[in-house]
Amino acid sequence: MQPSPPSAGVTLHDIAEEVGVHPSTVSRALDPSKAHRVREATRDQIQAVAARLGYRPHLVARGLQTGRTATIAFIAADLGNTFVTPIIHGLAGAIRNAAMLPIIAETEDDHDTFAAILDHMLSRRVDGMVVAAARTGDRVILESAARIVPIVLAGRPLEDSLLPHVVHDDRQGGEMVAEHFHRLGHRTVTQLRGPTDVANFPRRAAGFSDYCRRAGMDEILAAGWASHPIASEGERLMLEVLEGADELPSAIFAHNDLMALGARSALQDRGLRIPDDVSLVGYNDLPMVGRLTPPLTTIRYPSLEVGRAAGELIIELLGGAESTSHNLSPQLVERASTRELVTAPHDA
Amino acid sequence: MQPSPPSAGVTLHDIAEEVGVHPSTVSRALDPSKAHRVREATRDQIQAVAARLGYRPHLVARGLQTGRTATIAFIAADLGNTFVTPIIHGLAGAIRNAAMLPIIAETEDDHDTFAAILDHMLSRRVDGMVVAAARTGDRVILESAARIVPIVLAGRPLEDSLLPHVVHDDRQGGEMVAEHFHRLGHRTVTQLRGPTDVANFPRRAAGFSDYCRRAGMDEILAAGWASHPIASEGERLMLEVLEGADELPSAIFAHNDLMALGARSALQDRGLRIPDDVSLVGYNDLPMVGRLTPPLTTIRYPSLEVGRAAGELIIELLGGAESTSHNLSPQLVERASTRELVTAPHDA
DNA sequence: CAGGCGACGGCAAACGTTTGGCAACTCCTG
DNA sequence: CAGGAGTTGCCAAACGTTTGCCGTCGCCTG
Repeated sequence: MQPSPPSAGVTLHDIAEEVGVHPSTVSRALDPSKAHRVREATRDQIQAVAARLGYRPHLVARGLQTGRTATIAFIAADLGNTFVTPIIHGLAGAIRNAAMLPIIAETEDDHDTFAAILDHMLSRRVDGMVVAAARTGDRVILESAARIVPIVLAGRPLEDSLLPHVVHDDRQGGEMVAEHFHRLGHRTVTQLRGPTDVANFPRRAAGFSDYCRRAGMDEILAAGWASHPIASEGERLMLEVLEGADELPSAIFAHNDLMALGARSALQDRGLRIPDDVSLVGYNDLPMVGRLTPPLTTIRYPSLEVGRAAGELIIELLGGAESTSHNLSPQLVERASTRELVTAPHDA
Repeated sequence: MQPSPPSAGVTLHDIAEEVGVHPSTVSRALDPSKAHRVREATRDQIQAVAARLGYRPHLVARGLQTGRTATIAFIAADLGNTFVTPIIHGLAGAIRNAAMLPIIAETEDDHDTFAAILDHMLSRRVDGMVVAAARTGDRVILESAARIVPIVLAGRPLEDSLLPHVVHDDRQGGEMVAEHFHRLGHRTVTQLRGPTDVANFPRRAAGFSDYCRRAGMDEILAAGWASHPIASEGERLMLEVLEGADELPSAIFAHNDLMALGARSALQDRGLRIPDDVSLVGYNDLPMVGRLTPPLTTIRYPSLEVGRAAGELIIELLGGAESTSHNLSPQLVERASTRELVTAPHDA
């Protein structure tokens, strides 16, 4: 028995008419949580007719009536970044059970675009937002939007913000890298820092520097911060270090894997070998960095878990729960791009 | 001048009341295409009040009235696959101008899930769908849905389907690999085939086999097809070939990069070097495969362009255009995992 | 048999827009 | 000043639901 015609616009009214009851009765009969208000015989009949006619609830109309759209906005800076995808993946999985779907937009790390998107999402009456694109200057509009709809920060923290967030501990990550270097005997180190207005990077920087200071290591300060966390910027910063310092670091911390890749190119061009001449660490553990030669030591960024936790959190918030932020622990993935410092017998 | 309170529910009525006109007048004054129907003085006043009150159109209500939601569904098999992300990226960019946003769901390559999602998207009254998850068995429900709303197939073609699509020419891609092998002097070759119910793979297989036959090459047929296009399946198939054949192929075509990675592991375990002992080609040109050692020769799959073209196509369709499918050309990216066959002087 | 209660289902309002039709008003022309 | 055209804005219906309230009916209890 085919669900009859392609069922363009079968409404509650159509079913009601066919069965001979009022539309509201049909509405109740089809809603599991209200079905008990309808006699079983009537209910069965309604459900049968609904199935035969191929009834499909009009979620837009329902949304207008109930004020809920079963939609969560996901706002990313750049979908091209292979590290946001897993967040979407995790988010989608987490909210699926609640019959919610993510609706996606991209800010391109531009403040005005971000503001426009935020506004647009509010217009769409999304039930909540997961934001992975917040930059320092976005705090005010973000918090103002958060008074209207629950917002969770994911992946990218935001300094001085009270918004609930799901991030991992970038400061600790930076410390772990420094500690790793220290343990391997490196004493002269440096870091290639990501953009300063994306809160992850200052935190990584602070964790790294603090540990170095405490451990009495010698941190060569690179000139500035990258404008974007991409390979070419990693290469640029690496070159600056190679040209600027009178003493070369024996270990380098790039603030993410992409920048590490750029640094790698710069080092190779100079004939410096990894890890023989210099150790290199990235951040994020992108899909394939473990298959490079040498496999890249890095800090695993649990994007998938971040996305999932953000999804779960936003659903809790919608259920009226208190906001509880999550701080996931970083994890060092030790591979072959770092190794113990062997002091050259240059004083032979 | 702050947009006053957080502007929870400012409606057209509120503005109308404040200005002293009818809501319909406000509606027109705020709609650029209808603004000429209201006197300039009134219009200015309305717009001023709207701005002051922080009015935000209720897109759900509008959607109910107009029947359009400014939403395009994107249905993927697996968001974890790093090759669908660029499609989303391109799609989002292409429909942004039309003030449309993608709403996303995942089928996990399961037929029932796929059917449920399709239905759900229809319930949400999306304006169109871009489907990158179609498998052979999904044709009927897909075409039935396509009678209700425009649907474009992206990335994954569907055999015997008349639906408009944006794909690239997998058959030609397969041919190009075979031709590449032939040009390098390889005469005994094999392919590690992806799942048979995802139309890309049979096409790649056919293109490859046909060329081999025409060119008089010797194709060693591997036992079966992968159940999923992933690394472990590539490894499994590779092992089968290594164990099964009495003659080893000198060049191997893995149906995608992930499977190539698996094959690579299997070869390395056997002590076979790439490309010295055997040449290897993948498919897709995933972000980092060019940085592996050796860099992987592969066919570039233009995901971004596919996404963009799909977005543009669906917008044209919404504008009432005829459906015109796109067939993008594959491109061989020649790297160091393949090389000219040097006949060993084993008859010394 | 009165009174009460639970089960069932109808009614109508409401959610915030858009839009076709129409009325009123302004202004111009003859 | 009559008539007509054009401009401006009101009215009301419609989109498809959900839901609080109320009426009716049947049954049970005392």
